[in-house]
Amino acid sequence: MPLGFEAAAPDRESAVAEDDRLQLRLWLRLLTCTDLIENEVRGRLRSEFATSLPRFDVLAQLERARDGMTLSALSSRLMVSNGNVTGLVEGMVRDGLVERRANPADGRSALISSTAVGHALFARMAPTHQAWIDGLMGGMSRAEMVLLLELLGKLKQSVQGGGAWKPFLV
Amino acid sequence: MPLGFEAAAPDRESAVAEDDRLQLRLWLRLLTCTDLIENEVRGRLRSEFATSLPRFDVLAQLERARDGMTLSALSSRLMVSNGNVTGLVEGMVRDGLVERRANPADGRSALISSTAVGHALFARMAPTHQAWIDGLMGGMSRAEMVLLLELLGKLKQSVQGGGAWKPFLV
DNA sequence: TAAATATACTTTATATATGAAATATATGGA
DNA sequence: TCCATATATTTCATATATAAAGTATATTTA
Repeated sequence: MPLGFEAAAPDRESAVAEDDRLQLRLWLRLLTCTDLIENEVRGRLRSEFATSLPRFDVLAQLERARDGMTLSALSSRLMVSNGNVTGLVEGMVRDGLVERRANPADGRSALISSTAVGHALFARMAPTHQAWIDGLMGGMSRAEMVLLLELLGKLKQSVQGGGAWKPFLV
Repeated sequence: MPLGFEAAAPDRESAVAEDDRLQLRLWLRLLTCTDLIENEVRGRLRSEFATSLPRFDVLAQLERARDGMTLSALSSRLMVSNGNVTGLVEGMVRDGLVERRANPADGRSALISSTAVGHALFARMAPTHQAWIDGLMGGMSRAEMVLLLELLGKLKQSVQGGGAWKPFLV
């Protein structure tokens, strides 16, 4: 995908007819929104900070855990596989953004934390990143955002199994 | 990530304090919902149909364009890069799911369409996939889903540049 | 305590993704 | 017509992702 984006390009939703199931349309629109924002942020992180979205995500997580975080905790929070985090952190260690040390409490695990360089990079990126998100959501009112946040909370609960019923046929 | 999921594992949102910006919380929650559903669907496609989410997406798009689709159209609809679609389609051609033929109207492009095998696979997957989505959203009322769909529509418009204002500082 | 199991992580093989450069064909003026 | 530019796609190098199997340390339990 070129960095410049096709403003109103047809997306996955276009393939779903009006009479199709509400749930499916909802899922596709959710996916579209996420992809749009993700692609936008990814491109800007690259062009303005020469870094990637996964790396930004790792730094963001580590920011709130100054005493370090295990790889498992990272993989669980980022919702990606263990192997992925291994490689991601490996590259970031190589580039001096994070460091790993032994976990005194558990010989199996390592603790990952940001280096000074990593902290500094995140400190530069965070406000800009936030401004990007603010901008992308600039067309919504505060009330709409609050409501959307709430409804997504319900969806999250539903997906995580708190949902009222499980379908008979899975 | 193991196929079995950690029911209430802390996610990216956990790292955002109460007092943080609404927009950021909204974005992280949106991302969480998408990741949860995506990971769930990906795992089930693999275990029940021995295929992947990107391949399912390609077949779904081609389903509505029986006379074929260019690679550009595919990449635009799936919101991924051109190079990605080249490789994806290449593998699907190799496995007999889709076929490519010359575009009589334009010598630069090729037209991709599902083979009989591809159609048959999609026909088997589609209703099950829909049931999965229905199930994952089982905790939401119809009214909530309608409202959520609407609000996501506003978000989509906002992100696509229809938003009321662009931030001063980008 | 010894054996069974669980947890943390890495490794391997492979698929999926990107951005940038290259190739080839179309299209629109001068 | 010729040239500049646009479009469609591939290729390349590399990053990111998965699942599954392997290794090592902890924990449970018999």
